[in-house]
Amino acid sequence: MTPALKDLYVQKDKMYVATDCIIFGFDAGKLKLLVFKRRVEPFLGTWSLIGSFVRMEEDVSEAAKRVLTEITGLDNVFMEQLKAYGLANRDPGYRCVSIAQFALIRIDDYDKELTETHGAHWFELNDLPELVLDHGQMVEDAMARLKRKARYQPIGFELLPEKFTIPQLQSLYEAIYQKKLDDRNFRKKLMTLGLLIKLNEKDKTTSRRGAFLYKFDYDNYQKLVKSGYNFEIA
Amino acid sequence: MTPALKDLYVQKDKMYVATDCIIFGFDAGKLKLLVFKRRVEPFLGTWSLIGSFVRMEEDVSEAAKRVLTEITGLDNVFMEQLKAYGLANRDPGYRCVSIAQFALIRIDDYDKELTETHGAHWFELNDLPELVLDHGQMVEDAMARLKRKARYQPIGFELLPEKFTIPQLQSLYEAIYQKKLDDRNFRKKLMTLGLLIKLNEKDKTTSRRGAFLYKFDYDNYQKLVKSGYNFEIA
DNA sequence: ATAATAAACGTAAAAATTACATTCATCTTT
DNA sequence: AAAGATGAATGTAATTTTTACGTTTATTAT
Repeated sequence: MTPALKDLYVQKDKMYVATDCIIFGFDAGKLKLLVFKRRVEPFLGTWSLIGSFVRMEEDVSEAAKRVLTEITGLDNVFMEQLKAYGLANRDPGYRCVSIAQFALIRIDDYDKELTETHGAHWFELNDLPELVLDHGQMVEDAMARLKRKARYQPIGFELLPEKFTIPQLQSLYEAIYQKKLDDRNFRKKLMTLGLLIKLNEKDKTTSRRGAFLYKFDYDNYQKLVKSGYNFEIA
Repeated sequence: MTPALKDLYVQKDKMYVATDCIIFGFDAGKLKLLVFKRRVEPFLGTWSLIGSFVRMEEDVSEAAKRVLTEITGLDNVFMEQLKAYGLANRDPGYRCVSIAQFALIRIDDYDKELTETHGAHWFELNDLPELVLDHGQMVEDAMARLKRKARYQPIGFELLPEKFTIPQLQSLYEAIYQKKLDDRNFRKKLMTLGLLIKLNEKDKTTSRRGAFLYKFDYDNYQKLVKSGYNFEIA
């Protein structure tokens, strides 16, 4: 079911369950959100998160994955439930509880054509248009979650390419926390965690000297988590 | 609708939305959970969280409050949404998405008769019986949330009487974090926050000398939060 | 008066965080 | 070939926070 069809054939006396995706990306030092222009009434032309009804036979999380794959062509994307939005009158058309989920994607990965055919657009987070219904609230909540969660779980890496530089990583954290970080302290703290693998390659797109590329050490991370270790990144 | 009736009249081809309450209490140094013995099939006799379908005209959060008031007689209880549980087959009887909410109550407050007529029982958290469906998972997730959230939000006070002593508070945090804390450091840290109001009364139930009673300073807390202050309790 | 008990308090050592300036590797320009 | 420009990389001292730990105090019971 495409988002355009979502509202077409509903019964007023039924309870619906939907899911909406808050899709974050990171590009050129800015956190971005993928939003969609509605092509049908009601709310034609307004910006909206992408969503779908949850089908009888699918898990709620599956529904969100389905939507995300339809839109971006991507599989294996980091996705986590935010929370359910259940105000009785949140949608004037019909009774619908929506379970919001946020996704973190590597922005250069996704299939551009697919998103364009769906009327999608990346907005900077501090330059978002008005969103339909309670979607603005969902984004706000998701942002708060991302901000908090980034502190103690290495989810930031989901927004970067597999190989990244320290300055890139820092600029991501600066975008998430919305404040400048000291480069020396950032690098130092990060290195003490022992979660980065230094590669023998450099990225030279931003400086003559070039910055070394790193990979996140998922294996070591898993081990440390199992042994009860507790992180604080930046 | 009582929990007993919850499963009686359902249609297999409909999507239901329910809410389940994870009710925490604190008594005699132990964290406790309020659970219920089911009095109807299916799963007659098994332990369960208390829940209800969400009605067409009520918010999801209202549904949870309604249940809680029915069961405990209490109003104005701290309650927060945990998350939605949406596996397609989580309930073998029918398709139902449940939105779990956790509540923190002052254990000596609630109406004992009311809970007893509902087959309720307080269990210690590390001595829980097997719970029906995915309720065990809900409790585990709620516990993790409580543990994390207690660090940066003063929700612990919702579990204590309005007037409490420092040793009581410490024993609560020890129960939440499941580890011993140093009493001198605990007290010191707490006092630097400036969120406790010392009363001119003592609680003498646990020592000859008696321990001073304190109240949580909600007003000051609100102010500090608004000014962007960030806490770390214990 | 003495003993017993939990409550209350302080200080020194260790660890973590913050603040801050210089050198390095490389490409571009001359 | 030398000089200039630029972001990448590194170290150290001061401050703050956390940890570890022993003694005194107020009160009741004997």
